[in-house]
Amino acid sequence: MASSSQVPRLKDVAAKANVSLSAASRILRGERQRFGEETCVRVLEAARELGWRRNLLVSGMQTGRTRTVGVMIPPFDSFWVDVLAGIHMVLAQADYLPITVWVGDCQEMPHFEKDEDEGFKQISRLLDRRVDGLILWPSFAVAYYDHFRELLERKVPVAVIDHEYSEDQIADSIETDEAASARAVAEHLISLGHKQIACLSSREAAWQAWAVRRRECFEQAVEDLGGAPVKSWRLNAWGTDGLEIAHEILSQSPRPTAVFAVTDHEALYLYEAAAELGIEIPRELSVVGFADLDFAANLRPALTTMRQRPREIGRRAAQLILDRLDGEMYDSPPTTIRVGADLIVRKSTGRAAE
Amino acid sequence: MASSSQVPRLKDVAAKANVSLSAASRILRGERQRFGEETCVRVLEAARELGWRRNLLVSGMQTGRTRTVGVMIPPFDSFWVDVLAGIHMVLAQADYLPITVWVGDCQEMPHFEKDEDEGFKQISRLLDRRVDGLILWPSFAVAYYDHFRELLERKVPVAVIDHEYSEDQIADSIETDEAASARAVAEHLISLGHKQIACLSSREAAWQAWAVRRRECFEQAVEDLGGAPVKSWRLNAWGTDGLEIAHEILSQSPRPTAVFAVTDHEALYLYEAAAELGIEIPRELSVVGFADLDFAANLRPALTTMRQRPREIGRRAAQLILDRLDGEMYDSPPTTIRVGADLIVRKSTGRAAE
DNA sequence: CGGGAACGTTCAACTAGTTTAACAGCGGAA
DNA sequence: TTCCGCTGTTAAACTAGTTGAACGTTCCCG
Repeated sequence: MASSSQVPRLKDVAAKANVSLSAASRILRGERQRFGEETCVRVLEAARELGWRRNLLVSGMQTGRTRTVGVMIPPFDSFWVDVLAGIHMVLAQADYLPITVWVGDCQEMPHFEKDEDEGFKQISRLLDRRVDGLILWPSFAVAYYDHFRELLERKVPVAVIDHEYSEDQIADSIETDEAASARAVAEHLISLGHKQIACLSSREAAWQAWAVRRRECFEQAVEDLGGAPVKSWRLNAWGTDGLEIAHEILSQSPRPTAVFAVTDHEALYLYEAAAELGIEIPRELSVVGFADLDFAANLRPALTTMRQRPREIGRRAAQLILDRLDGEMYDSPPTTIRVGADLIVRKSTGRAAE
Repeated sequence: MASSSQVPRLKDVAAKANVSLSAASRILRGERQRFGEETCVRVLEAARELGWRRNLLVSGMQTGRTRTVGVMIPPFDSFWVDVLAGIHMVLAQADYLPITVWVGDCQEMPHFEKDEDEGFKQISRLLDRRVDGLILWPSFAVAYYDHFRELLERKVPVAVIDHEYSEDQIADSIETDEAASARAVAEHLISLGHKQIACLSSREAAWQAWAVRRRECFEQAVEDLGGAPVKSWRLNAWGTDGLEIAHEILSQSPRPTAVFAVTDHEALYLYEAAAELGIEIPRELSVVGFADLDFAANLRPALTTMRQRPREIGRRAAQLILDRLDGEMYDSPPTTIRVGADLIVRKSTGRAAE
């Protein structure tokens, strides 16, 4: 038969089972009680044999819901990969499909800003396919802020990770509990007797609000605990001078005995600079990172760091979208969820040298 | 108006521009020559003001093409992330949307096999949304081989990365040129004077055909170059005994002076075991990895490794799908593309000790 | 004044189903 | 004999457009 190489249609199933189109439709949708058992079996069998599958494009048109969520998060490092894993798990369980897109090449994190136009095309690709919701990473959330009006009008719920809009909160936000985490780091270092403490921040670009908060919370926490003021540094606008800044920090006099890096990426610069200057970690210098990225435990010495909970962050973001879609919190105002983090003490921190 | 909070329809645009539905449709699709310029402008303006966007669900139904490609590849390590980046680039440029799914949690690579049922659901989610093509990583390609018949019947082109079906090649395959790469490694080690050479393979599970080929090609290359037979080892079925095997390799007598690990992951075990046994790399032991994963350059000593070209692999896979879809090679038989790799000599290899 | 562009309209069929409403055949029970 | 329940059918409207064909107006040119 000519239809054997074609995608099977519902009418093929109906014909094969010898029932009407509408009967086949109802039975396959689960409306069984109106039909005899034998008929149901016949239809189900026919569908199975022909390899028929429901067409979600059609359902999407008819119901206005595609059971699809757009995700703009690059798998940039293990933190974001784990966030993605959390999102994928929750959505898969709810029979939703995440559609992940990003712009740039994942290698150079700092430069997503350049590609604003390409990023807008990506958003368009998602909206043209009528995604039900959207999850964004901070850089995109800032870059495409102007398009949020359209999203709100279309009632597409948006969740942003690690970025809370300060002026008008127009989207849900899921972030790490910076205040508590910074305090945990401060307590750890102060309890080890450190008095000269520095902080190495990232670029603190507009979309890195988390970095600003993390640094400020840390400075505050050290002060609250009675420590001497923290001296802070940050990378240049392109994020290219990490090694130089690390050298600068370690060349101060008096030299800091402990440095808190706002992510494990920055901690790497400190390791490199310390090696070049012959400074021994942790005997002469304690280093604390943030995130517990995949390489943190493999560094020598193994890095003490705040372990974020990226899975949980991803799961919560996805769940928030689902809740907004399933009517639960359809029209409630945007919320902010703060997820805790845990201090993992490894070998890069020790008692302050006398 | 009540329609202001709704998704704008084409008929809203037509009404606003004061033209018929079909005129609006034609103009927005680009069929301009039949209409006056002023009318075109009016329609385009109306569409812009209302925020109308094309509905690809409808186009999908009508043309049978969704401009969407399913990708079953977990962002497991930097190799696969880069493969994804290559795929995303090419597809985005062609105005296609990749939909990436996976099962498992990306942490434990070896155990995707367990979740066969969940994986089948993922495939279903993709096919129910009528993806035009599919790109698979080896594990999935093996696990869902049974469903390929359905894909072929539906004329959904499939490209598999790093897995060539030996019996009946039913899908396109893109892989690293194992023979040339293994030879490059063998030449490097032999030119350094190594005579006792070992190979540490992975689990060599059914879907790790690349590992088998890599090891066999390496053994062959060493033999061809006149070296002594390579002694090879592999991990157990769960991939959990890497450290023990590494210990075992380094406890042989005579102890191998060089070990080739089929991926950088396995090289990590050798580093750890060498450190524990007090064996100095590269003075007493040369180690070569494969892939040039993100951590390879940061190891101490920096790892000598074959750098694969994951972007290119991803780009080629995506291009292959597009070519099959765009009629070019609609019905040509499945092909295998082999992509080269480059030896990156770092600090983990040196002259064999006398 | 007739013909033909240029411009635009209406009608209908098509994508793949979904859903409501009305209706029909049959057997068993009152 | 009639009515009811069970099982199923058909017709029509609906999702959001797309596309071909036929059909009107103007307006200009010869």
